[in-house]
Amino acid sequence: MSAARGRPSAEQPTIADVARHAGVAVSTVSYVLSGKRAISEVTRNRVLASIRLLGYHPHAGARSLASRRANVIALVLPLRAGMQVPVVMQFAMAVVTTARRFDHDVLLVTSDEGPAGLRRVAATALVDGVLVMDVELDDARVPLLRELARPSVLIGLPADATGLTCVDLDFRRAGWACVAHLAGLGHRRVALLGAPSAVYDRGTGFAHRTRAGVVEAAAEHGVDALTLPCEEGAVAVRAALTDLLERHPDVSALVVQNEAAVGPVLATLPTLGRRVPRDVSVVAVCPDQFAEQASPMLTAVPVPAEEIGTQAVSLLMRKLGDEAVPEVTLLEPRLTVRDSTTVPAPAARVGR
Amino acid sequence: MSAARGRPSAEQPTIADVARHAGVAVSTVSYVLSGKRAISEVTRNRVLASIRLLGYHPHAGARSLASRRANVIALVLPLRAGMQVPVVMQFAMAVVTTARRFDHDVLLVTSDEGPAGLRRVAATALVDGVLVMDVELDDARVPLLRELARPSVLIGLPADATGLTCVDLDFRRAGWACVAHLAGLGHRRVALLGAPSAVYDRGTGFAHRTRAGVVEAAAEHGVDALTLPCEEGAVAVRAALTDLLERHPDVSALVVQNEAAVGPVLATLPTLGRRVPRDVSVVAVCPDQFAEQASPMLTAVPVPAEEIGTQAVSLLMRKLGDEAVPEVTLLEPRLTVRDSTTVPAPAARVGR
DNA sequence: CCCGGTCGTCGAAGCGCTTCGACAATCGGA
DNA sequence: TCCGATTGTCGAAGCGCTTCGACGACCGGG
Repeated sequence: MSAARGRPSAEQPTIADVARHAGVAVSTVSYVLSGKRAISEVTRNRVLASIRLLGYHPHAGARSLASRRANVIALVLPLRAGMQVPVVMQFAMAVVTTARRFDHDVLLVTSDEGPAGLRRVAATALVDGVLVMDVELDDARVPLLRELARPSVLIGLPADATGLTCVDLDFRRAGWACVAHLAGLGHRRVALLGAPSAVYDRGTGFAHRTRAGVVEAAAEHGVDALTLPCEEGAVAVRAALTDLLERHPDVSALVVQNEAAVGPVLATLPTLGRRVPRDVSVVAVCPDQFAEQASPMLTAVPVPAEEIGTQAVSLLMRKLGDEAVPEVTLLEPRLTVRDSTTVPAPAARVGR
Repeated sequence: MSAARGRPSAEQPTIADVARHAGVAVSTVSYVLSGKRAISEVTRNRVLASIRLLGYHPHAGARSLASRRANVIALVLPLRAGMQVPVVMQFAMAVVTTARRFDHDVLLVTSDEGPAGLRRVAATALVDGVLVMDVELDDARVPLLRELARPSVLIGLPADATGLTCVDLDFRRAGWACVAHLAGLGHRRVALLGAPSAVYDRGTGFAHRTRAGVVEAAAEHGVDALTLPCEEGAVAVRAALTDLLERHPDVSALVVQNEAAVGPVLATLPTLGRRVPRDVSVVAVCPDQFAEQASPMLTAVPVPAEEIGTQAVSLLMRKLGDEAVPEVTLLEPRLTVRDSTTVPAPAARVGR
């Protein structure tokens, strides 16, 4: 038997080693660790001392086998490089950090494994629950998530959210808020420079919802709103912008949703003879960090990646604890006014 | 006992269920799955059929307990948002994809857990091996990695690599190549717009090595090289650049290492009366994607994040298989010439 | 025709942990 | 003073898998 074959160590110590060293039963050590039964102060301390002394760490596999809990969650990320990278990163960061606070680890799964990846990690009990980012309106994984034995939380909003748990920024109101703000400054004609058209085609919720919000607010405020997709890359942005302003020279305000486009937009406008904010006001939907590093600093509705991540993990933990949670959690957008929209619209200044 | 308590399923089927269904021993099923012993064609097929029919997936925890292999590797990422985000992302992507090819999953660990995080995942046998990114010259985790029971691979080069396994781009030669290229175009005074100074202070290898390569090549080619750190954000870049060109108007070429600075640099130069590449040539050390989306398209030495990731995983897998691997693997930089350095240096054109 | 080897399969012994039921000891209330 | 709770601890039964040794069946060579 194992106690007989040579030195007890060089190998990692097991719970049995700890029990022996502390002069208690294995189960007692387990209860000290889990706190699931009362243990006297003195015993607890003796056990803890042994644990520290031996450098004991419970074996994750054994634990997961016996307790049917792996203490790991899966995070499914869209790792097609390029799209909204910083937001994804911030989000992942928040997820890992929050998960650790709940004593869980995070398994990274890429979107391109598709439903199969989900099934695999769930069915092998590698993870206790799943966080899925970058959910599309009509996502192939959604039906799977519904029938999966393990709880899940989605970042983003599929077309039908019944039976699911979703968290996201309220992009509709974000779009709405941008236009409302611009309308308040007297702009009568605004344009939404949206996500790349592939993103709309893919049926990505946030892009559609933002656009809807923009259109809605425009109607409500009697503003004219153009919406157009916007590809990535300085050249593409410049082209789109030049074309837009030639066709519609009276556009006096832009809502930029594509964070990759923010820099190029600000770089291009002056070369087209429009200064920001004097001639054209700009509002962005992008991380605060971007907005603050831009020049001029941008009025923006930040995507609260961190808060979304934290919320998502918290919700998942509650589901793991069999609590009921709301199906949809939409975070309120907050518009922060900065230098790019500090003056009224040109038209509003005409009379002066 | 478990077979007696109600239906055999609703729960995930176990290997015992498969064995029963196929009319073989549990061990036979195991051997079919692992291929570690010969199994007759007919038996194998019968077992595989049962597996498919029952929807069996082996329990990861049980497997890891019995086999002492979790089939998971840890990926330690610097998730302090901001720094080189796209590269990190690309890298993570490649790691996950490659790991999957070796039938492994990836556990995401953040740098800010420090050595404790490493110790935890290694000691609990959550992972079989560790990939550490963003290694600093004098990294606190390095000694730990040396004594850890599990194999590891570092992305980046610490001051002392003995006893470790490291993969990285050869940044020294990358810096060297940039300057050599510029020298070849006749530039006599170049400047390296490096990483933020915090990165140098932290002792991050790649920044120091690039700088060293730049200095070296400059000396070798009789070129004057200024090197200065460069903070993030359009404003900071503009300030640094303006200052630089005022102080040293004869600088005719820039090497930009900070990928976040690439956009702002290109946006700023024209406003300072310097056109690219006519007045100032620009070479970047940044992902190809960035270089191609810039305007003008940038001559660049790409950071081959994908290749590094793939290599790192492959090396780790070989170590897991007890193969010996080289301590240091430096990838050869490849400089791609694009529009930002197509003409000779202004000085070299003087005579015309 | 016999014997040493393969081949294919089985049974059983763990792997290291959690958790349940049992039980002695102690406590407080009537 | 006695009894039912409560508290603290223990032993043992798994959790689902891998792996080792055993063993019958079958093979080919001398």
